[in-house]
Amino acid sequence: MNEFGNMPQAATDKYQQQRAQAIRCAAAVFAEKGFHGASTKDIAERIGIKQGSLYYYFKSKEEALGEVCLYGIEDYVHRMDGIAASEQPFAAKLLATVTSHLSSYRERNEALKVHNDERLYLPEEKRQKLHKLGSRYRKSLQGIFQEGVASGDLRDSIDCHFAAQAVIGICNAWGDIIVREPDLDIFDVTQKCVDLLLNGFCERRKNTRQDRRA
Amino acid sequence: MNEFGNMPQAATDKYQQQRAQAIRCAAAVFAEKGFHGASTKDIAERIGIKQGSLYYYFKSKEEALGEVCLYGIEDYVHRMDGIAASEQPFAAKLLATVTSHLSSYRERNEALKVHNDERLYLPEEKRQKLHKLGSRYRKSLQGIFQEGVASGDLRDSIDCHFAAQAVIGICNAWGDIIVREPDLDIFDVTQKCVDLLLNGFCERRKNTRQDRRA
DNA sequence: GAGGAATTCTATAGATCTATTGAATTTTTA
DNA sequence: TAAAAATTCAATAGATCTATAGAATTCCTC
Repeated sequence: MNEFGNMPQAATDKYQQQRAQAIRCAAAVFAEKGFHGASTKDIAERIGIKQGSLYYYFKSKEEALGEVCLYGIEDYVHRMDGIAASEQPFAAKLLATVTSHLSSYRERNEALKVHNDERLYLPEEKRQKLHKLGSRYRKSLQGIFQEGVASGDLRDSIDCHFAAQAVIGICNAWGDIIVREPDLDIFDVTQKCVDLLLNGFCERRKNTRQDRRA
Repeated sequence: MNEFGNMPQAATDKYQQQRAQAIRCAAAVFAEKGFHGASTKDIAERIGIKQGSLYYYFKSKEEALGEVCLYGIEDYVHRMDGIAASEQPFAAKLLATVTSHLSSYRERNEALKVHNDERLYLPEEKRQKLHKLGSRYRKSLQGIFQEGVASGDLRDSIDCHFAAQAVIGICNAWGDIIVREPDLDIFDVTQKCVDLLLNGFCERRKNTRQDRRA
Protein backbone atom coordinates (compact mmCIF):
# COMPACT_ATOMS: atom_id res chain seq x y z
CA MET A 1 0.00 0.00 0.00
CA ASN A 2 1.17 3.56 -0.56
CA GLU A 3 0.25 6.88 0.97
CA PHE A 4 -2.92 7.08 -1.14
CA GLY A 5 -4.20 3.60 -0.36
CA ASN A 6 -3.95 1.05 -3.17
CA MET A 7 -4.24 3.47 -6.04
CA PRO A 8 -2.45 2.35 -9.21
CA GLN A 9 0.67 4.21 -10.30
CA ALA A 10 -0.56 5.24 -13.69
CA ALA A 11 2.59 7.21 -14.32
CA THR A 12 5.08 4.36 -14.36
CA ASP A 13 6.09 2.58 -17.54
CA LYS A 14 5.86 -0.83 -15.97
CA TYR A 15 2.30 -0.18 -14.89
CA GLN A 16 1.28 0.84 -18.40
CA GLN A 17 2.88 -2.25 -19.89
CA GLN A 18 1.21 -4.61 -17.45
CA ARG A 19 -2.08 -2.86 -18.04
CA ALA A 20 -1.69 -3.31 -21.78
CA GLN A 21 -1.12 -7.00 -21.19
CA ALA A 22 -4.21 -7.11 -19.00
CA ILE A 23 -6.22 -5.52 -21.82
CA ARG A 24 -5.09 -8.20 -24.25
CA CYS A 25 -6.04 -10.93 -21.81
CA ALA A 26 -9.42 -9.33 -21.24
CA ALA A 27 -9.88 -9.20 -25.00
CA ALA A 28 -9.31 -12.94 -25.29
CA VAL A 29 -11.76 -13.74 -22.51
CA PHE A 30 -14.44 -11.31 -23.69
CA ALA A 31 -14.08 -12.65 -27.22
CA GLU A 32 -14.63 -16.20 -26.04
CA LYS A 33 -17.40 -15.70 -23.50
CA GLY A 34 -18.87 -12.29 -24.23
CA PHE A 35 -18.91 -9.38 -21.81
CA HIS A 36 -21.61 -10.70 -19.51
CA GLY A 37 -20.52 -14.30 -19.82
CA ALA A 38 -16.97 -13.52 -18.76
CA SER A 39 -16.31 -13.06 -15.07
CA THR A 40 -13.60 -10.91 -13.56
CA LYS A 41 -12.25 -14.19 -12.17
CA ASP A 42 -11.87 -15.54 -15.73
CA ILE A 43 -9.94 -12.48 -16.80
CA ALA A 44 -7.73 -12.45 -13.73
CA GLU A 45 -6.89 -16.13 -14.19
CA ARG A 46 -5.88 -15.52 -17.80
CA ILE A 47 -3.54 -12.77 -16.62
CA GLY A 48 -2.23 -14.92 -13.81
CA ILE A 49 -3.44 -12.89 -10.84
CA LYS A 50 -6.32 -13.22 -8.39
CA GLN A 51 -9.77 -11.80 -9.06
CA GLY A 52 -9.49 -8.88 -6.66
CA SER A 53 -6.15 -7.76 -8.09
CA LEU A 54 -7.81 -6.95 -11.39
CA TYR A 55 -9.11 -3.77 -9.82
CA TYR A 56 -5.57 -2.49 -9.57
CA TYR A 57 -5.72 -2.08 -13.36
CA PHE A 58 -9.38 -1.33 -14.01
CA LYS A 59 -11.90 0.68 -12.05
CA SER A 60 -14.57 -1.77 -13.14
CA LYS A 61 -15.27 -4.61 -15.55
CA GLU A 62 -16.94 -2.07 -17.79
CA GLU A 63 -13.77 0.00 -17.98
CA ALA A 64 -11.88 -3.09 -19.09
CA LEU A 65 -14.42 -3.59 -21.87
CA GLY A 66 -13.96 0.00 -22.97
CA GLU A 67 -10.20 -0.40 -23.19
CA VAL A 68 -10.52 -3.62 -25.17
CA CYS A 69 -12.92 -2.07 -27.67
CA LEU A 70 -10.68 0.91 -28.18
CA TYR A 71 -7.64 -1.30 -28.59
CA GLY A 72 -9.56 -3.29 -31.19
CA ILE A 73 -10.15 -0.44 -33.60
CA GLU A 74 -7.84 2.47 -32.87
CA ASP A 75 -5.14 0.96 -34.99
CA TYR A 76 -7.06 0.45 -38.16
CA VAL A 77 -8.93 3.70 -37.88
CA HIS A 78 -5.58 5.46 -37.83
CA ARG A 79 -4.28 3.44 -40.75
CA MET A 80 -7.44 4.42 -42.61
CA ASP A 81 -6.73 8.10 -41.96
CA GLY A 82 -3.32 7.61 -43.54
CA ILE A 83 -4.72 5.86 -46.59
CA ALA A 84 -7.43 8.46 -47.16
CA ALA A 85 -4.94 11.31 -46.87
CA SER A 86 -2.36 9.72 -49.16
CA GLU A 87 -1.80 10.63 -52.81
CA GLN A 88 -2.59 7.40 -54.55
CA PRO A 89 -4.95 6.53 -57.39
CA PHE A 90 -8.36 5.20 -56.40
CA ALA A 91 -7.64 1.53 -57.01
CA ALA A 92 -4.54 1.63 -54.82
CA LYS A 93 -6.45 3.24 -51.97
CA LEU A 94 -9.15 0.63 -52.20
CA LEU A 95 -6.60 -2.15 -52.17
CA ALA A 96 -4.80 -0.64 -49.19
CA THR A 97 -8.08 -0.27 -47.31
CA VAL A 98 -9.14 -3.85 -47.79
CA THR A 99 -5.70 -5.17 -46.91
CA SER A 100 -5.59 -3.06 -43.79
CA HIS A 101 -9.05 -4.12 -42.69
CA LEU A 102 -8.36 -7.82 -43.21
CA SER A 103 -4.94 -7.54 -41.53
CA SER A 104 -6.58 -6.05 -38.46
CA TYR A 105 -8.56 -9.24 -38.16
CA ARG A 106 -5.37 -11.28 -38.09
CA GLU A 107 -3.56 -9.04 -35.67
CA ARG A 108 -6.24 -8.03 -33.23
CA ASN A 109 -9.07 -10.40 -34.00
CA GLU A 110 -10.12 -10.87 -30.39
CA ALA A 111 -10.33 -7.18 -29.53
CA LEU A 112 -11.97 -6.42 -32.86
CA LYS A 113 -14.59 -9.09 -32.28
CA VAL A 114 -15.24 -7.66 -28.84
CA HIS A 115 -15.62 -4.19 -30.32
CA ASN A 116 -18.06 -5.42 -32.93
CA ASP A 117 -20.18 -7.60 -30.65
CA GLU A 118 -19.99 -6.12 -27.16
CA ARG A 119 -19.54 -2.36 -27.45
CA LEU A 120 -23.25 -1.78 -27.00
CA TYR A 121 -22.92 -2.80 -23.36
CA LEU A 122 -20.67 0.20 -22.68
CA PRO A 123 -22.07 3.30 -20.99
CA GLU A 124 -23.39 5.91 -23.35
CA GLU A 125 -20.39 8.25 -23.26
CA LYS A 126 -17.83 5.60 -24.11
CA ARG A 127 -20.05 4.13 -26.79
CA GLN A 128 -20.38 7.54 -28.41
CA LYS A 129 -16.63 7.90 -28.53
CA LEU A 130 -16.23 4.58 -30.30
CA HIS A 131 -19.12 5.41 -32.60
CA LYS A 132 -17.28 8.53 -33.69
CA LEU A 133 -14.19 6.52 -34.52
CA GLY A 134 -16.32 4.10 -36.54
CA SER A 135 -18.00 6.95 -38.35
CA ARG A 136 -14.64 8.46 -39.20
CA TYR A 137 -13.66 5.13 -40.74
CA ARG A 138 -16.86 4.88 -42.77
CA LYS A 139 -16.63 8.46 -43.92
CA SER A 140 -13.05 8.07 -45.04
CA LEU A 141 -13.99 5.03 -47.04
CA GLN A 142 -16.98 6.79 -48.52
CA GLY A 143 -14.70 9.69 -49.41
CA ILE A 144 -12.40 7.36 -51.30
CA PHE A 145 -15.34 6.21 -53.37
CA GLN A 146 -16.38 9.80 -54.01
CA GLU A 147 -12.88 10.56 -55.26
CA GLY A 148 -13.14 7.50 -57.49
CA VAL A 149 -16.30 8.86 -59.03
CA ALA A 150 -14.77 12.32 -59.43
CA SER A 151 -11.70 10.93 -61.14
CA GLY A 152 -13.81 8.88 -63.54
CA ASP A 153 -12.57 5.55 -62.25
CA LEU A 154 -16.06 4.73 -60.98
CA ARG A 155 -19.47 5.06 -62.54
CA ASP A 156 -21.15 8.23 -61.36
CA SER A 157 -24.35 6.27 -60.75
CA ILE A 158 -23.03 4.47 -57.72
CA ASP A 159 -24.18 5.17 -54.18
CA CYS A 160 -21.02 5.83 -52.20
CA HIS A 161 -22.70 5.22 -48.86
CA PHE A 162 -23.91 1.86 -50.07
CA ALA A 163 -20.48 1.08 -51.45
CA ALA A 164 -18.64 1.87 -48.23
CA GLN A 165 -20.98 -0.27 -46.15
CA ALA A 166 -20.73 -3.09 -48.64
CA VAL A 167 -16.95 -3.07 -48.41
CA ILE A 168 -17.13 -3.13 -44.63
CA GLY A 169 -19.61 -6.01 -44.79
CA ILE A 170 -17.44 -8.08 -47.09
CA CYS A 171 -14.34 -7.38 -45.03
CA ASN A 172 -16.08 -8.35 -41.80
CA ALA A 173 -17.45 -11.56 -43.28
CA TRP A 174 -14.06 -12.53 -44.67
CA GLY A 175 -12.28 -11.25 -41.59
CA ASP A 176 -14.13 -13.85 -39.54
CA ILE A 177 -13.17 -16.55 -42.00
CA ILE A 178 -9.54 -15.42 -42.03
CA VAL A 179 -9.43 -15.75 -38.26
CA ARG A 180 -10.89 -19.25 -38.39
CA GLU A 181 -8.57 -20.39 -41.16
CA PRO A 182 -5.00 -19.32 -40.44
CA ASP A 183 -3.67 -20.69 -43.75
CA LEU A 184 -5.77 -18.31 -45.83
CA ASP A 185 -3.72 -15.72 -47.66
CA ILE A 186 -4.91 -12.20 -46.92
CA PHE A 187 -3.59 -10.85 -50.19
CA ASP A 188 -5.47 -13.47 -52.14
CA VAL A 189 -8.73 -12.54 -50.43
CA THR A 190 -7.95 -8.87 -50.93
CA GLN A 191 -7.49 -9.39 -54.65
CA LYS A 192 -10.80 -11.16 -55.02
CA CYS A 193 -12.52 -8.50 -53.00
CA VAL A 194 -11.17 -5.62 -55.07
CA ASP A 195 -11.90 -7.50 -58.26
CA LEU A 196 -15.52 -7.89 -57.20
CA LEU A 197 -15.83 -4.26 -56.21
CA LEU A 198 -14.37 -2.97 -59.44
CA ASN A 199 -15.57 -5.44 -62.01
CA GLY A 200 -18.38 -7.50 -60.56
CA PHE A 201 -18.87 -11.13 -61.36
CA CYS A 202 -20.52 -10.72 -64.71
CA GLU A 203 -19.08 -12.05 -67.95
CA ARG A 204 -17.56 -9.19 -69.90
CA ARG A 205 -16.82 -8.62 -73.59
CA LYS A 206 -14.29 -5.90 -73.21
CA ASN A 207 -11.57 -5.32 -70.62
CA THR A 208 -12.23 -2.49 -68.26
CA ARG A 209 -9.95 0.40 -67.70
CA GLN A 210 -8.73 -1.14 -64.46
CA ASP A 211 -7.84 -4.39 -66.20
CA ARG A 212 -5.76 -2.60 -68.77
CA ARG A 213 -3.85 -0.72 -66.10
CA ALA A 214 -2.76 -3.92 -64.36
CA MET B 1 -50.78 -29.33 -11.32
CA ASN B 2 -51.63 -32.48 -13.26
CA GLU B 3 -50.96 -36.17 -12.69
CA PHE B 4 -47.37 -35.80 -13.90
CA GLY B 5 -46.47 -32.79 -11.75
CA ASN B 6 -46.19 -29.48 -13.57
CA MET B 7 -45.12 -30.86 -16.90
CA PRO B 8 -46.17 -28.74 -19.88
CA GLN B 9 -48.81 -30.09 -22.24
CA ALA B 10 -46.76 -30.02 -25.36
CA ALA B 11 -49.55 -31.56 -27.34
CA THR B 12 -52.11 -28.79 -27.07
CA ASP B 13 -52.42 -26.07 -29.65
CA LYS B 14 -52.77 -23.36 -27.07
CA TYR B 15 -49.55 -24.41 -25.41
CA GLN B 16 -47.67 -24.28 -28.71
CA GLN B 17 -49.02 -20.82 -29.49
CA GLN B 18 -48.12 -19.43 -26.10
CA ARG B 19 -44.69 -20.99 -26.38
CA ALA B 20 -44.19 -19.36 -29.77
CA GLN B 21 -45.06 -16.02 -28.20
CA ALA B 22 -42.58 -16.71 -25.40
CA ILE B 23 -39.90 -17.40 -28.01
CA ARG B 24 -40.53 -14.06 -29.68
CA CYS B 25 -40.31 -12.28 -26.33
CA ALA B 26 -37.10 -14.09 -25.50
CA ALA B 27 -35.75 -13.05 -28.90
CA ALA B 28 -36.39 -9.39 -28.12
CA VAL B 29 -34.71 -9.59 -24.73
CA PHE B 30 -31.72 -11.62 -25.92
CA ALA B 31 -31.28 -9.23 -28.84
CA GLU B 32 -31.18 -6.25 -26.51
CA LYS B 33 -29.08 -7.63 -23.66
CA GLY B 34 -27.34 -10.68 -25.03
CA PHE B 35 -27.75 -14.21 -23.72
CA HIS B 36 -25.74 -13.78 -20.54
CA GLY B 37 -26.86 -10.22 -19.98
CA ALA B 38 -30.55 -11.15 -20.10
CA SER B 39 -32.06 -12.74 -17.02
CA THR B 40 -34.97 -15.15 -16.95
CA LYS B 41 -36.76 -12.45 -14.98
CA ASP B 42 -36.34 -10.01 -17.90
CA ILE B 43 -37.81 -12.53 -20.31
CA ALA B 44 -40.70 -13.45 -18.05
CA GLU B 45 -41.56 -9.79 -17.51
CA ARG B 46 -41.67 -9.19 -21.26
CA ILE B 47 -44.09 -12.10 -21.60
CA GLY B 48 -46.14 -10.91 -18.66
CA ILE B 49 -45.59 -13.83 -16.30
CA LYS B 50 -43.38 -14.38 -13.26
CA GLN B 51 -39.81 -15.62 -13.47
CA GLY B 52 -40.51 -19.14 -12.26
CA SER B 53 -43.36 -19.65 -14.73
CA LEU B 54 -40.93 -19.42 -17.61
CA TYR B 55 -39.89 -22.98 -16.85
CA TYR B 56 -43.30 -24.17 -17.89
CA TYR B 57 -42.25 -23.35 -21.46
CA PHE B 58 -38.51 -23.97 -21.40
CA LYS B 59 -36.45 -26.58 -19.62
CA SER B 60 -33.70 -23.98 -19.21
CA LYS B 61 -32.59 -20.57 -20.34
CA GLU B 62 -30.31 -22.34 -22.80
CA GLU B 63 -33.25 -24.13 -24.40
CA ALA B 64 -34.95 -20.77 -24.90
CA LEU B 65 -31.85 -19.51 -26.68
CA GLY B 66 -31.86 -22.56 -28.93
CA GLU B 67 -35.47 -21.98 -29.92
CA VAL B 68 -34.83 -18.31 -30.64
CA CYS B 69 -31.84 -19.08 -32.85
CA LEU B 70 -33.77 -21.66 -34.80
CA TYR B 71 -36.72 -19.31 -35.21
CA GLY B 72 -34.28 -16.70 -36.51
CA ILE B 73 -33.03 -18.66 -39.47
CA GLU B 74 -35.34 -21.56 -40.27
CA ASP B 75 -37.51 -19.36 -42.40
CA TYR B 76 -34.92 -17.94 -44.69
CA VAL B 77 -33.04 -21.19 -44.99
CA HIS B 78 -36.22 -22.75 -46.31
CA ARG B 79 -36.89 -19.86 -48.65
CA MET B 80 -33.34 -20.32 -49.92
CA ASP B 81 -34.02 -23.98 -50.65
CA GLY B 82 -36.95 -22.88 -52.76
CA ILE B 83 -34.95 -20.32 -54.68
CA ALA B 84 -32.09 -22.71 -55.36
CA ALA B 85 -34.46 -25.41 -56.59
CA SER B 86 -36.48 -23.10 -58.82
CA GLU B 87 -36.12 -22.78 -62.58
CA GLN B 88 -35.07 -19.18 -62.98
CA PRO B 89 -32.14 -17.57 -64.72
CA PHE B 90 -29.12 -16.74 -62.61
CA ALA B 91 -29.82 -13.03 -62.18
CA ALA B 92 -33.35 -13.69 -60.95
CA LYS B 93 -32.11 -16.19 -58.38
CA LEU B 94 -29.52 -13.74 -57.12
CA LEU B 95 -32.13 -11.02 -56.83
CA ALA B 96 -34.52 -13.33 -54.98
CA THR B 97 -31.78 -14.39 -52.60
CA VAL B 98 -30.76 -10.88 -51.65
CA THR B 99 -34.38 -9.78 -51.24
CA SER B 100 -35.15 -12.77 -49.08
CA HIS B 101 -32.08 -12.23 -46.91
CA LEU B 102 -32.79 -8.55 -46.38
CA SER B 103 -36.48 -9.20 -45.74
CA SER B 104 -35.58 -11.65 -43.01
CA TYR B 105 -33.86 -8.79 -41.24
CA ARG B 106 -37.05 -6.77 -41.30
CA GLU B 107 -39.31 -9.60 -40.24
CA ARG B 108 -37.24 -11.44 -37.67
CA ASN B 109 -34.42 -9.04 -36.95
CA GLU B 110 -34.28 -9.78 -33.25
CA ALA B 111 -34.13 -13.54 -33.56
CA LEU B 112 -31.71 -13.27 -36.47
CA LYS B 113 -29.43 -11.02 -34.47
CA VAL B 114 -29.55 -13.48 -31.60
CA HIS B 115 -28.69 -16.32 -33.96
CA ASN B 116 -25.74 -14.42 -35.37
CA ASP B 117 -24.33 -13.15 -32.08
CA GLU B 118 -25.29 -15.65 -29.39
CA ARG B 119 -25.50 -19.10 -30.94
CA LEU B 120 -21.97 -19.95 -29.82
CA TYR B 121 -23.23 -20.11 -26.25
CA LEU B 122 -25.42 -23.07 -27.10
CA PRO B 123 -24.35 -26.59 -26.18
CA GLU B 124 -22.40 -28.40 -28.86
CA GLU B 125 -25.22 -30.52 -30.23
CA LYS B 126 -27.62 -27.65 -30.80
CA ARG B 127 -24.87 -25.50 -32.26
CA GLN B 128 -24.02 -28.23 -34.75
CA LYS B 129 -27.62 -28.40 -35.86
CA LEU B 130 -27.72 -24.67 -36.55
CA HIS B 131 -24.34 -24.83 -38.23
CA LYS B 132 -25.72 -27.40 -40.65
CA LEU B 133 -28.61 -25.10 -41.53
CA GLY B 134 -26.17 -22.25 -42.10
CA SER B 135 -23.99 -24.45 -44.27
CA ARG B 136 -26.99 -25.48 -46.33
CA TYR B 137 -27.71 -21.81 -46.92
CA ARG B 138 -24.12 -21.06 -47.94
CA LYS B 139 -23.92 -24.08 -50.19
CA SER B 140 -27.17 -23.22 -51.94
CA LEU B 141 -25.90 -19.74 -52.58
CA GLN B 142 -22.57 -21.06 -53.78
CA GLY B 143 -24.45 -23.45 -56.06
CA ILE B 144 -26.33 -20.55 -57.62
CA PHE B 145 -23.02 -18.92 -58.46
CA GLN B 146 -21.72 -22.16 -59.94
CA GLU B 147 -24.79 -22.34 -62.16
CA GLY B 148 -24.12 -18.77 -63.18
CA VAL B 149 -20.64 -19.68 -64.27
CA ALA B 150 -21.87 -22.77 -66.09
CA SER B 151 -24.50 -20.79 -67.97
CA GLY B 152 -21.97 -18.19 -69.01
CA ASP B 153 -23.62 -15.40 -67.08
CA LEU B 154 -20.58 -15.14 -64.82
CA ARG B 155 -16.87 -15.09 -65.54
CA ASP B 156 -15.39 -18.52 -65.03
CA SER B 157 -12.51 -16.98 -63.12
CA ILE B 158 -14.61 -16.18 -60.08
CA ASP B 159 -14.30 -18.01 -56.77
CA CYS B 160 -17.83 -19.13 -55.90
CA HIS B 161 -17.01 -19.68 -52.25
CA PHE B 162 -15.68 -16.15 -52.01
CA ALA B 163 -18.71 -14.85 -53.86
CA ALA B 164 -21.22 -16.55 -51.59
CA GLN B 165 -19.54 -15.26 -48.44
CA ALA B 166 -19.29 -11.79 -49.91
CA VAL B 167 -23.02 -11.73 -50.59
CA ILE B 168 -23.75 -12.88 -47.06
CA GLY B 169 -21.43 -10.20 -45.70
CA ILE B 170 -23.06 -7.42 -47.68
CA CYS B 171 -26.54 -8.61 -46.75
CA ASN B 172 -25.66 -8.79 -43.06
CA ALA B 173 -24.10 -5.32 -43.08
CA TRP B 174 -27.09 -3.84 -44.85
CA GLY B 175 -29.50 -5.96 -42.85
CA ASP B 176 -28.29 -4.21 -39.72
CA ILE B 177 -28.75 -0.84 -41.36
CA ILE B 178 -32.22 -1.75 -42.60
CA VAL B 179 -33.24 -2.63 -39.06
CA ARG B 180 -31.94 0.67 -37.71
CA GLU B 181 -33.55 2.72 -40.46
CA PRO B 182 -37.15 1.63 -40.99
CA ASP B 183 -37.68 4.02 -43.89
CA LEU B 184 -35.08 2.35 -46.06
CA ASP B 185 -36.53 0.55 -49.06
CA ILE B 186 -35.42 -3.07 -49.21
CA PHE B 187 -35.87 -3.27 -52.96
CA ASP B 188 -33.67 -0.24 -53.45
CA VAL B 189 -30.89 -1.79 -51.40
CA THR B 190 -31.38 -5.09 -53.21
CA GLN B 191 -30.98 -3.41 -56.58
CA LYS B 192 -27.73 -1.74 -55.58
CA CYS B 193 -26.43 -4.95 -54.15
CA VAL B 194 -27.15 -6.98 -57.27
CA ASP B 195 -25.75 -4.23 -59.44
CA LEU B 196 -22.51 -4.33 -57.48
CA LEU B 197 -22.30 -8.10 -57.64
CA LEU B 198 -22.91 -8.28 -61.37
CA ASN B 199 -21.22 -5.18 -62.67
CA GLY B 200 -18.92 -3.77 -60.03
CA PHE B 201 -18.39 -0.09 -59.49
CA CYS B 202 -15.96 0.50 -62.28
CA GLU B 203 -16.62 2.86 -65.19
CA ARG B 204 -17.49 0.82 -68.26
CA ARG B 205 -17.31 1.46 -72.00
CA LYS B 206 -19.73 -1.16 -73.14
CA ASN B 207 -22.95 -2.43 -71.58
CA THR B 208 -22.76 -5.91 -70.13
CA ARG B 209 -25.00 -8.74 -71.11
CA GLN B 210 -27.01 -8.25 -67.91
CA ASP B 211 -27.58 -4.60 -68.71
CA ARG B 212 -28.91 -5.40 -72.12
CA ARG B 213 -31.32 -7.96 -70.70
CA ALA B 214 -32.87 -5.46 -68.35
C1' DG C 1 19.74 -4.54 3.83
C1' DA C 2 16.53 -0.98 5.40
C1' DG C 3 12.74 1.76 4.20
C1' DG C 4 9.34 3.14 1.19
C1' DA C 5 6.69 2.38 -2.91
C1' DA C 6 4.34 -0.75 -5.89
C1' DT C 7 1.80 -4.82 -6.55
C1' DT C 8 -0.90 -8.72 -5.19
C1' DC C 9 -3.45 -11.23 -1.89
C1' DT C 10 -7.35 -12.80 1.29
C1' DA C 11 -11.76 -12.15 2.88
C1' DT C 12 -16.13 -10.58 2.42
C1' DA C 13 -20.57 -7.70 1.89
C1' DG C 14 -24.26 -7.50 -0.79
C1' DA C 15 -26.53 -8.25 -4.86
C1' DT C 16 -27.58 -10.97 -8.29
C1' DC C 17 -29.36 -15.26 -10.96
C1' DT C 18 -31.08 -20.18 -12.30
C1' DA C 19 -33.90 -23.86 -11.48
C1' DT C 20 -37.03 -26.49 -8.37
C1' DT C 21 -41.10 -27.53 -5.60
C1' DG C 22 -45.59 -27.72 -4.23
C1' DA C 23 -49.51 -24.77 -3.73
C1' DA C 24 -52.91 -21.55 -5.84
C1' DT C 25 -55.46 -20.17 -9.62
C1' DT C 26 -57.55 -20.37 -14.06
C1' DT C 27 -59.42 -22.92 -17.88
C1' DT C 28 -61.53 -26.80 -19.95
C1' DT C 29 -64.41 -30.78 -19.96
C1' DA C 30 -68.11 -33.65 -18.86
C1' DT D 1 -71.42 -26.46 -12.07
C1' DA D 2 -68.21 -29.76 -10.32
C1' DA D 3 -64.21 -32.38 -11.31
C1' DA D 4 -60.05 -32.59 -13.88
C1' DA D 5 -56.50 -30.56 -16.40
C1' DA D 6 -53.64 -26.75 -17.52
C1' DT D 7 -51.24 -22.75 -16.21
C1' DT D 8 -49.22 -19.56 -13.05
C1' DC D 9 -47.50 -18.32 -8.62
C1' DA D 10 -44.64 -17.65 -4.30
C1' DA D 11 -40.79 -19.02 -1.92
C1' DT D 12 -36.33 -20.52 -1.78
C1' DA D 13 -31.78 -23.31 -2.07
C1' DG D 14 -27.55 -22.83 -3.68
C1' DA D 15 -24.40 -20.93 -6.65
C1' DT D 16 -22.69 -17.31 -8.69
C1' DC D 17 -20.51 -12.48 -9.37
C1' DT D 18 -18.67 -7.44 -8.64
C1' DA D 19 -16.29 -4.35 -6.03
C1' DT D 20 -13.97 -2.94 -1.69
C1' DA D 21 -10.71 -2.79 2.21
C1' DG D 22 -6.86 -3.66 4.53
C1' DA D 23 -3.07 -6.96 5.12
C1' DA D 24 0.87 -9.33 2.98
C1' DT D 25 4.34 -9.52 -0.24
C1' DT D 26 7.53 -8.07 -3.75
C1' DC D 27 10.30 -4.65 -5.89
C1' DC D 28 13.26 -0.76 -6.08
C1' DT D 29 16.46 2.76 -4.37
C1' DC D 30 19.75 4.53 -1.47
